[in-house]
Amino acid sequence: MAGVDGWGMTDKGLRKGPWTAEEDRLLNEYVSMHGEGRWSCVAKCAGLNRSGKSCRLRWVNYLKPGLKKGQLTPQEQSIITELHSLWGNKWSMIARCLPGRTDNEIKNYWRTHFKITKPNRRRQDKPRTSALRRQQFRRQQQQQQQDQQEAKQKQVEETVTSAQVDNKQAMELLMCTNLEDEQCRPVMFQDDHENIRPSDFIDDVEEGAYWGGLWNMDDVHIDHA
DNA sequence: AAGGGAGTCAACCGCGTTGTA
DNA sequence: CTACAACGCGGTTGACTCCCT
Repeated sequence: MAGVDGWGMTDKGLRKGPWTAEEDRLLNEYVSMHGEGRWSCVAKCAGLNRSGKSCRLRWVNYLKPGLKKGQLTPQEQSIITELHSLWGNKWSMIARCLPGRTDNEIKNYWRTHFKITKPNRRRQDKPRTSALRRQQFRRQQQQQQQDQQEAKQKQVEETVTSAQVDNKQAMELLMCTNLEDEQCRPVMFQDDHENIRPSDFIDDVEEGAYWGGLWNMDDVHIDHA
């Protein structure tokens, strides 16, 4: 069964696929009035024919105020590389250290830049019926959001800048937050950390280049050892 | 100019965790 | 204590854009 835009519906009759401007508006309205959480309720109460899961994802990755759009800055890239070497694929944890960036964004960035791309499984004669509509919609949305984002950008940048400038403080915060919980401890602080090297996480990046872009760890004071 | 491949990003899926009745 | 629902996370997929031939 195909939806209005060529995408399908779930077996429960819920919409799937790209969000429309109207859906975004409804979700935005509802969340700004009632707050985040209770996503299945949001889906019903806001008049969205979507799963709660889909609503949450859309909000977190796209509609949430303060999200940064566009390319990751070199500083952000360094932080991602560094934290990934510590925590592995803990995208949500890494995202928490980068205000305005989402786990999905970071995950995509990592896969794009550091993981071996799979053999091309694309271009398999798939129909492209909804392509143009989807593209137009995306552009329209980006334009709308760009206006909003610009207004918020300054405020967010101030936060980001202060977080990045003081790497030491940020690192200490991270360590304090996680060291007490064994499962949250970065791999380098776990008992078997000596067996883990950056190359275990990064397949096709030269180690020199890898370390070259990182934070200066000498600046980071860690009290544990 | 057209076609194809690679890169990028939004969204879905499956599963584990947590909260609640 | 158990069952179920909701939530959150990581992995994967599908589609669009860009660039090269």
